[in-house]
Formats: sequence, structure tokens, C-alpha cells
Amino acid sequence: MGFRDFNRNFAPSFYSINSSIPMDYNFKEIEAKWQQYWADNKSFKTYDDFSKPKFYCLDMFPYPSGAGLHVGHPEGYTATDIVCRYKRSKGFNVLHPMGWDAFGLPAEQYAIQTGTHPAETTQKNCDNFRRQIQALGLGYDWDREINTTDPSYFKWTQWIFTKLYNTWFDASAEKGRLISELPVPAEIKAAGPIAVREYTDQKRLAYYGEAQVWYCRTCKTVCANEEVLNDGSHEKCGTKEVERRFLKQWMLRIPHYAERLLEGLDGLDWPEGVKEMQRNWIGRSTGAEVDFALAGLNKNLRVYTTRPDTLFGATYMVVAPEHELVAEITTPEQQKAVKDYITNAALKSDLDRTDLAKGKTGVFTGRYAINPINGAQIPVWVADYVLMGYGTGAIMAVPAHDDRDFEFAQTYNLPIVCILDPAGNTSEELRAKILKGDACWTEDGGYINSANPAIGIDINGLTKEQGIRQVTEWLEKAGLGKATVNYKLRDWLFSRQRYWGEPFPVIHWEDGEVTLLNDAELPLQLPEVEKYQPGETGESPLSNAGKWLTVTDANGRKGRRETNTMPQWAGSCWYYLRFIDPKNDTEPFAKAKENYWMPVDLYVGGAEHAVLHLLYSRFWHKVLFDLGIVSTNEPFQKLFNQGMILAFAYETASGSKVPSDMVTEKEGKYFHNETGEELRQIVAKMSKSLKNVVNPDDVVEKFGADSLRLYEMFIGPLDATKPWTENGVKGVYNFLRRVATFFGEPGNLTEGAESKETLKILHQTIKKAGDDIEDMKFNTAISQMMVFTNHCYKAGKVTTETANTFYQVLAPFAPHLAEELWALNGNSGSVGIPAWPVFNPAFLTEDVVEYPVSFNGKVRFKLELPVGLTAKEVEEAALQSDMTKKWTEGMTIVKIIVVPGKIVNIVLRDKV
RNA sequence: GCCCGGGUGGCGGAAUUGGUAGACGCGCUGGACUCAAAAUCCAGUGAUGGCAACAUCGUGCGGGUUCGAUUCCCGCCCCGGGUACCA
Repeated sequence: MGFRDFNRNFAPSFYSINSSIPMDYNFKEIEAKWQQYWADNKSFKTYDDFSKPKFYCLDMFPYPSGAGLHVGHPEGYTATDIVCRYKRSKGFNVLHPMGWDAFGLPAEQYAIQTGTHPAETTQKNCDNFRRQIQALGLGYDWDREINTTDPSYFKWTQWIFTKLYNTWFDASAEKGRLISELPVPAEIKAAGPIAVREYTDQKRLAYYGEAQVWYCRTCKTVCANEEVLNDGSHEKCGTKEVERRFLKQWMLRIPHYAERLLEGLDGLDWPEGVKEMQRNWIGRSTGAEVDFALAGLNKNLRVYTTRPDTLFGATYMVVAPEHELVAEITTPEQQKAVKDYITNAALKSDLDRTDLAKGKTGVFTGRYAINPINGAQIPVWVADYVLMGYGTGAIMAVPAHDDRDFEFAQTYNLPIVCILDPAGNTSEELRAKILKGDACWTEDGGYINSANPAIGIDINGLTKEQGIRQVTEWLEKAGLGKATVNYKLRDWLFSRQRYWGEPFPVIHWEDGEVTLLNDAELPLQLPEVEKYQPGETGESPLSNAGKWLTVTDANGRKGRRETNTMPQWAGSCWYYLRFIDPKNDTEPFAKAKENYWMPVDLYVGGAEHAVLHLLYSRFWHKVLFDLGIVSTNEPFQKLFNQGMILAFAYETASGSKVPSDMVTEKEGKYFHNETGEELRQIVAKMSKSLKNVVNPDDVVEKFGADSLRLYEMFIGPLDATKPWTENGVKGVYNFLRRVATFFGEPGNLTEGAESKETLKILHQTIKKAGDDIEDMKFNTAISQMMVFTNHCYKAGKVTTETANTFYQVLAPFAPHLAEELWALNGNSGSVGIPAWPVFNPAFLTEDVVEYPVSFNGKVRFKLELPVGLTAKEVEEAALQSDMTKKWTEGMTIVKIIVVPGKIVNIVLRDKV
């Protein structure tokens, strides 16, 4: 291939006069050609060559929806593709795979409507996604493609589930261990095998139990807590048809790993914000459990508090409506009132709860408890502002120093005793109110009314920190309580009433025993069913799978298979491990390969997975680590969240949105096509209803894949949210066209020595592009390449060597064009294969420095001086300048600051 | 309410161990080419004043530290995202 061929490729378009689309460089032909070349040569196939340094780069794999790729997908994919092409040219063995998180509700919904098997729909969507991704010239190793719905994949998802089931958390060793190593207390053993089974089941990381769960009447399925949004709607379907139900469910004991998950964050190169969100989600708090005696009952009521120091201010107690002692605590006269309250609380939909969040309700049980620190009798109430799922489900209320308790106490006229004097921390006016119990103070202060000489405790005058320590010590000594750590993190609800998910390898036997399939029996495949509708009771569609459903063991015992399936998280929890060895059918992955490739060096995806996916994955990974199945404690060393790509949208003065096809632009203003009303341009998420969705296929068709790639990188920093504009695409297209035009013209390339100026800009570009790729700052890398190209146009000619070097820098960003130009210069092989060009700082050295000379901080003129002058010499040169004389006339020079190589600042004062 | 981001030209955005604010791109203006238009190429483009040289102002607002602040400190305002009775 030579210059001549290139010109033939380009010639028709140079003279095409009818085309309204700019076609000055023939991207269609170039891109098709090189994509074919990469495929034919398996350019991106990854080999397990353990002698090379490795780089494992992972994109969050997509759910292949029927709508196809949107422009948000290529954003992260292009970024990782650039990094990977760069790393390859730096000599790394790069693993960059792609696959499909293909279980999910839309395919099942479609099956319910049309009877089409979800596998069929899924296959079609995957094919479309793959075609679209390949059209972008992304360098994935397609031989490693995986699909979570493929039985050869979910076989191992099921296998990991059995590992979770057969693991318990040894708190003393702080690690998971095989259930076979669980020490069973002698008295349990003595009670027989059923007792042993129950004891063991309580320790497993996966368990089957009654759980109060969110149930969506529209989806006819259980949803996780976190899928139910604040406003009481279901994230997946958007309706508010969600309610609480008690159902038998599979749960995972992720809280056992709370501490490990928290500690593990410290060593990770993740955005601080994401780490903070995970910390908040885990929600560690330290405090104490305190036992309160109940008057007239031989029972204690245990509470958890983070403020044991405020025990002197506890004036009443509250138990959650679901608390097991409620019935016992309640006196006969109050039975009916309490019962009614509990019934009402249970009936409350989530919506009511949210609405009532501002007003607290409760009812007196008739019972009193004894405050252990001062012997005071305080009433016990039931109220649903106390949650059963956190702490002990009961609290001591300190209304003077807790907003929630204060609000409740005011509503029901309960006593409010101030024990922390905010003196000095607030206004005297507010302080007076606080001291009287008319206002709440939750900050630090000095204790008052906090002594009981009879039992030898006095914290008056101490600060919060000291108080907490002293009271906790006293509680422990008196045997009334102990320091405790609590986490917000709850058990993970791990089952769904759906067809299109991984079946649990579980059999429920008629005698109540639950067993798991042997490894040899995996994968347990999904049965063919006639209809995909959930059962009327909310049971999964699998409950209709007659033959599949029932099993009989060798002894004739009958059993029923688990009809729930796993949630979508399951497949995505470990896919990064399968990419390492995707075709292995004897184990999930070969140990040696895992040892080489893990951890993932760079993980790129949307911030929406900041908590759930990343926390669940880390949890599974830590269990696998404890069992010796993986070699690293954490799966993802570096995480990067790409920002969302938004689009312009339009709204009327009253704020109602107008679809983009109803809008006309006139002189920078926007008007409604029909009403003529002037509209406001806003930035919004792309959506069908706003008709502002950009389809990558259209962009590739019009401007080419290299332009799409470059634009998505050039539009702004990768982690920022930013709006899409077609004019912006034209801008980068223009750059590529200028590159193609300049370097495609043989007359522009010369042999011999390169000019100093060109070498300088070339090497600046090598350095900046390399550094910026490492820092994920692709926008500024591209801008530097534009600077270089602009320089070439000015210079008129550059050497072939310069051109070749530039193609290598351009290659990670616009690989098709770079390959084309590389071949055009008569080079063989792929432009990405030679090493990344070596930056030579010698070319950047200057003979002169242009010093900005400022007076009192204001730059007045520039002074060109030779490099390497001392501060003193620069100062003298500056003082001798005529311009300095002009600016200092009539003034006194107070001081001169010289930063060699940077700036001169002369401080002046009026002459006196 | 709390937590995390972020406010820089007409627009997307550059620049931080404190040292020439506005790189690069879009848009706009003018010129070249053309019968003409498109495309392309060249030049200009923060605001205000001035024919110009140049001057003054300018990184959300108000203070502070400093020879010098987009950058550091204090107090506000606005926007985006996350979260919600976790005792």
C-alpha cells in the first residue's frame, strides 16, 4: 500500500460536490477495512503469557436491552479501549473482555406478552449489541465473551452459591470457613441431629428463612429494599404498587463481613465519594447495649444507644411494634390500644410511612422500666419510629438531646430533662430554652444533672467523649451493659419470583430437610414452561414446571425444587473472574491464571453502581478469598466512574417539557412549532419522551467511529456529566479530516532532519498524551494532538519519521485512521504494535524564557531573557528595562520577587 | 436535614506544591477561493472605553492570608447527585 492507493481511496470524495455530508476523508472504507484486519489477525486476542506484566481492564458489562446501545455505553468503553491500546504499546499483556449481564426483567416481560422464550430475545439483543460495539473499533478479545444466561456460565454462579451456603463466618478469626469446620456445642449435639441442623443453618452465609420483604403487585415479584425508592415507588417498574409481605426467601448474611468490607476500602484507588457512600451504607456505629429492668416483670428490656452518656436524660423508652416483648410488656388495660396500633402500623403502606415521616405516632404500653443509673421509673411506649431491624429494636429516649425523641416527647407530653449545657456553643436565648427542655441540643456540651453518688458515678462538667467512656465503663462493671458495634448493613435478600434468572440448586424435601445439588449435578437448567406469568400467590413461574419441579430420592422421599431464582446481581458478582478463563468446564477458572490476572487493575462504569453491585461483588470476593478460591482480598484495585452524557431538551415557561422534534431554533432562541411559545433550552437525560436520544449507529454512519470515539472523549472530563451536541462531533470530525488531508498528501512529508519547532511540539504531544491517558484525562490529550496538527499546517511540511511517531500517539484514540496512515507510509503490521514513542525532554529545552513582569501583582509587560540566569541577574535585567522605568516613575520600589523561570513581581509604593 | 460533587467567555471546557486566567473545540465576525452557494483555507474573537497604542474590570457572593489567589482560610448563595426516623 502506498500513497497512490491512498489517493485513490480519497479521490472521489475530494471532488464530490453533491454530498451535503462532509466526505473529505473516507472513514467508511477505512474503518471497515481495519476492523476486518483486526478480526482476521485476532489483534486483540489475549494470551496467558505469565512472563509479561499484566494489565486487567474491565468495563461494567451491559444488560443487552432491546433498544440497543445508547451513546453512554461507548463513553466508558472508548476510555478503556484507549487505555488498553496504550498499555499494549507499553508492553503490557492486556486483558480487556466484554460480555452480557443478560438475565433481567425486560426479556421476561416480553415473554409474558408474546410467548417468546427470553433466551431467544436475549440472543437477538446480544447479537445487536456485539455488532454495535464492533462497529466502534473497540479492541475486545471476543473469544472471551461471556453471557450470564449461558448454562456453562451460571453453572458456576450456582456453584458459588453452594459455597456461600456451606460457609460460616468465624468471628474470632474474622474470616469465612467451611461449615464442616463449625464447632457445634456439646449440648446441641446431645439434642439430636435436628438441633444440629438448626444450629448449623443459623451460621451459614446463605439461609432460607421467613423475611418481611417488599413485594411489587405490578411485577408480581419480591424486590430488594434498595429497589424501593423514597417516594414509595418501585425502581424497576415505576409504579407505587409495592407493599410489605412475609415470605420464605433466600438471604445472604453480608453483615458478617461488614467490618472487612469497611476496612478493605482504605487500600483501594477508588473515588473518595464512592468509598464514602459504601461506608455510609455499611453504617458502622459504636455505642453500648444497656439493660433496663421492667417494673412488675421478671424481664429486662435491652436497648442499643450511641450515647450511653445521656442515660441521666432518658425519660421514657420505645419499642418497635414488631418487638417480641411487646405483648408481655403491655398491661391489660393497654392491650387493646397497643394491638390496634400494631395492626395499623403493619397495614401502613410505604407511601403512608413516608408521608407520616414528619409526624411520629405511638402508644403507651402501661408498663414502666427502671433507669439503671438513677432508679427513675420511666414509661415504655410502642412507636414505629423505632425500627426492629436495627440495634435491639428498642431505645431509651433522651428527648433533650435527640431530635426524634424530642419531637415524640412534645407530641405526647413526655418529660424532657436537659443534661448537657450548651454553654458557649450557642446563643444565650437558645441555651435558656434548652436548659428548660423547650429545645433540643444534639451537639457537645458540659454535663449537668448527671451524677448519682449512691452508685458512685458523676460525669458533671465532663465532655461528651469522656462521658461516653465513663458511663460505658460503669455499665460494664455493674453488669448492666457493654460497649457494642452496630451496622446499618442488613441481610441481603437473594431471591426473586421470576423465571429468567439462575435457578437455585436446592431441593426442599417433604420431611423439612433442605439439600443442595452436588457439583456434578450442576448446572441446574431452567425448565421449559408454557407460560411465564407468576403464580397467583406471587410464586415464581417455575412453580408451574410440573415435571422439573418434583424429585424423588433413592429412598422414595419426595422433594420439590426451589422455585425462586437468583437476582440479577448474582451473575455480575463474579463475572470478572470468569473472563480470566471463560471456557473452563472443570472449574470456574484455573488457579494459576487467576493468580496472574487478579486483581482488576482498572474498572470503569457508571456511578449508579457505587454501592450495590460493588459491595455485593466485594462480599462474594472476600468469601472466595477466605476459602482460598481467589488470591486477592479485593477484586477491583482502581475504580473510575464515567459521567452521564445528557442532551439538550426544551421546556415552556411553566416547566413542561417539549419533545425536541416540536422545537425550532431562530437566532439562538427556541420556539414551539405549534404554539410559537418561546422555550427554554435545558440539559436533561436522554429519553424517548423528549425525543432527544442519540443513537451511536447514526453518528457512526454520518461521521465515523473514530469521530464518535474522539468526540465522547473530547467533550469534557470522563467523570463529568456533559451534554451531547452534534456541532461538537463536527469539531472532532474536522480534526480527523485535517489529519487525513495533511498526512494523506505525499508532498507534505519530507525526509531528512526535522525542524526544532516541530520536534518540540511532537515531543510535548508524546508526553502529554501518555501522561493524560494514565490520568484518564483524554480531553486534554486530544487537544494537544489538535495543537500538533495545527502546527503541521503552519509548518507546511514534516518528516516521515515525525508523521509515523504521531500516528502511534493518535492510534489509541482514532485507531482506524492511524492504521490507515501508518500503512500509507509504507509501514508493515499494526500501528499499535511498535512501542509507544519515547519522549525526549531534550527537544523541549528553550534558549530563552519570556518573563512576565508585574507591578504589585499586575502583569505589565514581557521580558525575554536567556535561560539559566540567576534570580539576581533576572532582577537586574528587569530593573534596566525601559518599561520598568516607565512603571516605576514617581514610585518607590519596596521589594522585588523573582521566581527563576517563572515570574518577576515588583512591589511599589507611592513616593512620600 | 445530612453526606458527596460542582459554579471560569455566547457554549463545552483548559490552567492548582499559589506565579502570564480563558489552551483546544463549537459558535460568531471578516477575508481568500467560487458565476454563486456549500465545503475548505487564512485571520480575529472575555467585557467595557478608545481610531489606535493602551487602560480599567474580570474565575458564584462577601471577607481574610500573601509581593501575588480560579488555586489556601472563614462566612454565605446557587446547581447537580446520593441518602433518609439506623437511636
